[in-house]
Amino acid sequence: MAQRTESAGQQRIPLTSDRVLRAAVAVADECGIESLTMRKLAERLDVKPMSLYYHVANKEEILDGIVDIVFGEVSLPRTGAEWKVAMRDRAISVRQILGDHPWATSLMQSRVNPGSALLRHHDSVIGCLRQGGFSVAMAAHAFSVMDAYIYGFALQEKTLPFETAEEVAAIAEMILQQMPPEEYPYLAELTIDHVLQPGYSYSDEFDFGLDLILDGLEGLL
Amino acid sequence: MAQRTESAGQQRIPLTSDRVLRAAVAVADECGIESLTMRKLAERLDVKPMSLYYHVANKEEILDGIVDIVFGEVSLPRTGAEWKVAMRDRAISVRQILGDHPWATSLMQSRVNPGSALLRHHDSVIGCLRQGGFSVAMAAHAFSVMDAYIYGFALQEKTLPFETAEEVAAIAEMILQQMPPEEYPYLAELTIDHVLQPGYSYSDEFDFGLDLILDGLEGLL
DNA sequence: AACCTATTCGTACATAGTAAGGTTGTCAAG
DNA sequence: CTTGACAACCTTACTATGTACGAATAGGTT
Repeated sequence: MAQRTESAGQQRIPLTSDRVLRAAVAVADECGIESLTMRKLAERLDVKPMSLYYHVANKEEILDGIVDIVFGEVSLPRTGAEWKVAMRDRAISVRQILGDHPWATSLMQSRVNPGSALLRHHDSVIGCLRQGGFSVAMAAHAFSVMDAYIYGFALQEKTLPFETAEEVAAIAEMILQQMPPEEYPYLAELTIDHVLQPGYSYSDEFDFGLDLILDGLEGLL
Repeated sequence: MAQRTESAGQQRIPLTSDRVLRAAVAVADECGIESLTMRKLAERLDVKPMSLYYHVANKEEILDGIVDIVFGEVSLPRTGAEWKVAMRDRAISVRQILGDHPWATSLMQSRVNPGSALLRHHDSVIGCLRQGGFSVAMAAHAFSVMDAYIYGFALQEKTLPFETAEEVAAIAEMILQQMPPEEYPYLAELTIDHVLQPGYSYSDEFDFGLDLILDGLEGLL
């Protein structure tokens, strides 16, 4: 007989810390990070809450773990590629992944212990810059600007309460009403003449800033 | 007799939502945002927890409120100033404030309802750009890059587990030991040849990126 | 059968936010 | 004065959460 009164002979897959972390990512993706509780996670794994603690030390460890799992998804810059192309690709990849897991952006910045995926990624980025002709100091500078920008942008994007163009319009209208144009004239102008124009998408701003930074770095080489 | 058994005739100052919010900022500054609980806040105001709910709807409102208080501290770009100077000043001011209230950076990005201080600030920044010759679209682009960078940098800075040069050294050594140089060679190089050098301070990176972006924007005008 | 080890679970506690309704002080109208 | 209405504050209690502690259970080994 099976270990538990499950539906007829279903052999249970044993828990592992890996399975726990993967389930945690799934819960966070589907229900939001604030719904990721030990009880809910246990339920999803068809297990009682306290069983999780055999595989992970505490919730903190889970949070550290899922951040590193997400980071493991970003594609490393290929060695040998031209640095500008490689950096552009990886920036887009990072942003893509952070968009897929919106909870990760903010979580990442509250975790202190870097996981191995993060270290590997950082190493690879710096390596790419060094081989592209950057001095150690310049590589550090470049790394700092790029990452500040990427995370900052991902954060802004996540905060925005809309995704589609229709949502933009609806919300912009709402804000415009609460926001007397005489008090915030420039904000109103920008909203009407730019944000509310057809084809607007905040995501497009990403490329602008990214290229601005990459071109700037190139100029300093 | 006074309303409560306080030490001899101390007339109580009545609570207001403003006093509640200010106390909340103080608690967050002193004890960290994770220690900001309704009970602790009440205790600080010498009041029972539920009394707070007469002045604020719930904790969310407190969080929205303290973010806006912090934002009210940043200095607006003076109208009439040259845009590049004004933008540089306000960027530094924002970063300064976010450094003073480290909890604000992450909190800001999880709040959806913009407060009036934030709107005023945004309006003023966009106004400065428009008067500096930026088109509406370019102002939007510029605003997006700058703010993504500023917040992103503030976030990175906050995450770092060190402040002084000694702490940097101590922690870098620790990490280097856990991080086999053959696995993360570039990271190791950067740590040894750059981070561990005397005079290194991560904060200095801010100016590099800021100027890179401002120069880039100038070039596009 | 007796034992060991690896898992999983039951119970219980501390701390969180906050709903519902009670208590008190103050003050205007009768 | 009395009365009653309102504002400000408090008491109690409910629910959700992370997790300490130790007991139950399974499978394999002797």
